[in-house]
Amino acid sequence: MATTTRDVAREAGVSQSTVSRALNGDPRVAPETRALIQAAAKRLSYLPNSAARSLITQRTDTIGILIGEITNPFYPQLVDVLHDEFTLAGFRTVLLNERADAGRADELFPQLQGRFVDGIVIANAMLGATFVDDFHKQGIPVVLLNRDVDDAHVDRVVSDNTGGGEVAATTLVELGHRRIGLIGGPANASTARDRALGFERGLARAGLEVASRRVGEFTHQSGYQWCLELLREPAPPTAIFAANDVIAFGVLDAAKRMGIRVPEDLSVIGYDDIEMAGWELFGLTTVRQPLSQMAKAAARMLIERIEGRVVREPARLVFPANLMRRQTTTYA
Amino acid sequence: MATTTRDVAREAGVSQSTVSRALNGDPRVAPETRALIQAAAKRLSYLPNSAARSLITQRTDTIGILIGEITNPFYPQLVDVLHDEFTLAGFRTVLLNERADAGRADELFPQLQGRFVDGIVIANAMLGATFVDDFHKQGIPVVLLNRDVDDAHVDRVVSDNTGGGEVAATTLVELGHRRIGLIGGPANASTARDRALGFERGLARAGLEVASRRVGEFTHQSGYQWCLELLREPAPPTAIFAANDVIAFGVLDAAKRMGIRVPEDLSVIGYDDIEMAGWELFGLTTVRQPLSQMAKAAARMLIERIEGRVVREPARLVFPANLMRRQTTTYA
DNA sequence: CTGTTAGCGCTTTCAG
DNA sequence: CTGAAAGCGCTAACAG
Repeated sequence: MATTTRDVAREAGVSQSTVSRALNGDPRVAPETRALIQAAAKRLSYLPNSAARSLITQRTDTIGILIGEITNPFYPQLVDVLHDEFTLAGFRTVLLNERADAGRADELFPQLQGRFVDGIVIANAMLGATFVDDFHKQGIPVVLLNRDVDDAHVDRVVSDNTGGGEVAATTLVELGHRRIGLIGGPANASTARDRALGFERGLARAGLEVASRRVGEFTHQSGYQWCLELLREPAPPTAIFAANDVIAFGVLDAAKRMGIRVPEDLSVIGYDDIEMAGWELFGLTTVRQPLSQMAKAAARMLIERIEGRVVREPARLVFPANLMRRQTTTYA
Repeated sequence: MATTTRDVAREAGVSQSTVSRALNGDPRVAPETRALIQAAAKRLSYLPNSAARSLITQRTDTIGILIGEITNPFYPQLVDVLHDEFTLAGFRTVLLNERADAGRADELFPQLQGRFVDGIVIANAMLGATFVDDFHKQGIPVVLLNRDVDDAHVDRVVSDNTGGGEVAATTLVELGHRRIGLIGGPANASTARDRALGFERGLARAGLEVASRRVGEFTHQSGYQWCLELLREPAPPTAIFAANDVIAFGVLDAAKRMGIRVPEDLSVIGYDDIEMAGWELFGLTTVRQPLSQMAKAAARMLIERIEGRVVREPARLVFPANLMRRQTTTYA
């Protein structure tokens, strides 16, 4: 069914290796021979077998991207940039949509192992996940994006999550809020941990503590359900900091459901500044991470590693996080 | 760097082929030998090279999924289901995020060609795209999901787009609307074409025509900009049908921007019923496609083809589209 | 400039 | 039950 270089060679009346050379743009091939071969290849609609090629070249020209839930709009935005950057550099992109908990390594491994990819971007590593180093040991370059893992000797790109959390706290305090709630992300996500940490530190500087706190997934549903709970407390918070924008959307929805006005009765701050945060209906005040820049930086670090242009210690790139003020925050 | 079956063989004191058999669960291998080999493999942290394996087995255990813009939440929802279904069947999943216009075949091909994948789900084919049949000719099974292409001899899964468009029209007419606008999708998307067609037919049955129409991408921005235009007309529509939910979100945003109340001053109907449509802040009335069922059906059809269990004529599966009534529609 | 030759790492006969 | 040997389709020396 599939045609090979042999078939093309026979058709063009040359040797198999000449076909390979001609099709790969080897300058030594005579122009007429090349034309002959290209014509033959076209006639037989030849296409190179990628397995055979990578077997010998030891490269797959493929990058793996590990994300948590593709359904969370945060990831598609990241993937979009990564994809463009890798395509530009001649790599194709494989998306793996898995929850990368510590224990899942065995299930995850076979997917990417066996040199199926030349490098991996991990955007969903959980604290304590050991598989990151495993890749590294296999000699497969890895970069962590938007996540940190203790003791992994790989490149990583993050934003200043503690700083971002602090800014959120300071902002709310300055607006006069005193009863402030926190809806955090999964305990084993470094981002969730650091944002909460910074937030607490910011409140502490004003002599405050988190009035009510809940922890859940980075989902709309989590934000929705926990917010309903907070708002039903005897002394509900006048402001809520959500660990990411999608949680914040859930918070806004819960408030609307309860007939509580934002920002008049409740101020809300999210984190990430995904595109939707700027939509008119949300107008979400949020802590902005420079997503595109971060993704680009991650892609470039990985490509450098793959091409072996650099031999350096693992780096940790930290991008600043700034408050993006919109319509969901106001004076207490 | 990478260990091979040879290394394991040497370590275990057996032949290379026995290692292969043992690791692939060949029942003929003696239990003790197998244990020996497994231990050796573990010690050397051996992992099978996927290129070498597919070269000989002629399979990659990989499925390609072709989508338009991953940033459009419609796709992630589809991908999520597809991914689960394929994983269950033992396939890994490669996501290709490309605009699949007719002319782009050459750029797109090398990505998936060369038997890099065992089968392909195409969820973004544009009318007139010839590459669909090209895959088919290469002997690579293909299924079209949510898209139709004329004269392609492949399986396809769609919803009743004309029927859905008609339902939207009938609903608005019955609510008493007479000046009704349409914000459509790209002209070369079969879904956009069919939904508009059905919508017109529905209006025609009530002796009406589309009062104002605009056409654009399946994006928030398109909905936003065109809606601003429609609302600034001398006699703006009292209802708008958007070709998909994301466009409809743009419409809602534009209305809010203009201080126009939904549904009191403007009724809005979308299409797809993606998860966000049900969020409190949107409460979007929309035409529901059974996305999960459609994705599952597509996955199963493709798997059947790949495993060669069926040899049948290309089928066209049509799922019903129903109105999901929420808060963005009311009487004129 | 082109043909011959040797593998890449694996699965799969074919012997024994 | 295990080893030897062939070969998947390609690239990359090595000759000429």
